Amino acid sequence: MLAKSTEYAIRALVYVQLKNWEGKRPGVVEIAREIEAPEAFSAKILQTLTRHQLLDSAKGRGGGFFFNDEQTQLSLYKIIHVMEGDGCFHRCGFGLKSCNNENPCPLHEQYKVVRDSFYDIVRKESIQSLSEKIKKGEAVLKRSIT
Amino acid sequence: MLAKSTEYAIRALVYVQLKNWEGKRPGVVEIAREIEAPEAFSAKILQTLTRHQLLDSAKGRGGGFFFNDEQTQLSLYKIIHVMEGDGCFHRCGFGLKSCNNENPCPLHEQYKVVRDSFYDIVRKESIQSLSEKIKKGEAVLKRSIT
DNA sequence: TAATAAAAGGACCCTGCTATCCTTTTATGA
DNA sequence: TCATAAAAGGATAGCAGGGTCCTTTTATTA
Repeated sequence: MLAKSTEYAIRALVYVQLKNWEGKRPGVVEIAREIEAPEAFSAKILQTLTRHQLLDSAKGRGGGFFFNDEQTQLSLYKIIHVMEGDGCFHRCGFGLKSCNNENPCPLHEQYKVVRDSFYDIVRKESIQSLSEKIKKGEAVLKRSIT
Repeated sequence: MLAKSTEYAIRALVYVQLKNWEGKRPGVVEIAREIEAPEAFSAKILQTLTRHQLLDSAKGRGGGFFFNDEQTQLSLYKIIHVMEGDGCFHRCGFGLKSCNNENPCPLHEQYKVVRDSFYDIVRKESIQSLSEKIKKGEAVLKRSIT
């Protein structure tokens, strides 16, 4: 399971990408509202993302968040790595410090399969691929108002 | 990823099972030492497990922890459920409250596969099946002293 | 050039999980 | 029956992640 801040980060970035495709640069207030996340906390997260250059931002009137020309493919892995490190791809499911192929815990083989397939997903999928799905109407970003 | 307390719980229960098979009932101090977990915290965890009747215990001199005749097959799922609930088997990987087949988040299909295969593992594997592997020398409970 | 709008940054609070300590209860066996 | 050994239980501390608030910096535009 991902940290809450990582989930917010991914949702925020998807929203920014969708808006960018419309030629817009959303601000914190709008992003937080649309992804249903606390405003001040979203600001902190967006700050972290821009500091690590996964995202670009413009200060001042008319400013906001956007992807620049060098940020056109952002894998989920990179986001997870920046937000919470990559421990979840390495750690033993049993909690052993030195669990590996030579010295396996009793869950090692099976857990590795799960962990690795999660790793594959987040390496392949990107903010852009997820945003595409939403744009095409194949998926949603927030719960539909019923 | 499982909570630390859940990991301790599983390791503790495996140790108890291995000792039970030798006709012994280990106490908190011994268990904590062998699974490399803090003593007082282990006591709390074992208390939780016995309160939920996943494990039995005997007070007083010569007492300790053991599985009784109705506790011969304990799935990892039950332990996870008692220690931290079953949220990790239901929650959306994207953090959406109402993400489901009809209203999927952009990660839904792929994440579901990972989550479900983890669920399958913890339903199938038990304290007894893990302990068997250790008894046979196919796996280890703690890091080997090198 | 001054008013305004926006992100950046620093300081701080709160909550839940992790962990400890101390007392109480219960059983054994010398 | 009393000393001792063990689990049970209550109270509390520590800490990281989640979250808020307020000030500063930067840019726009009227």
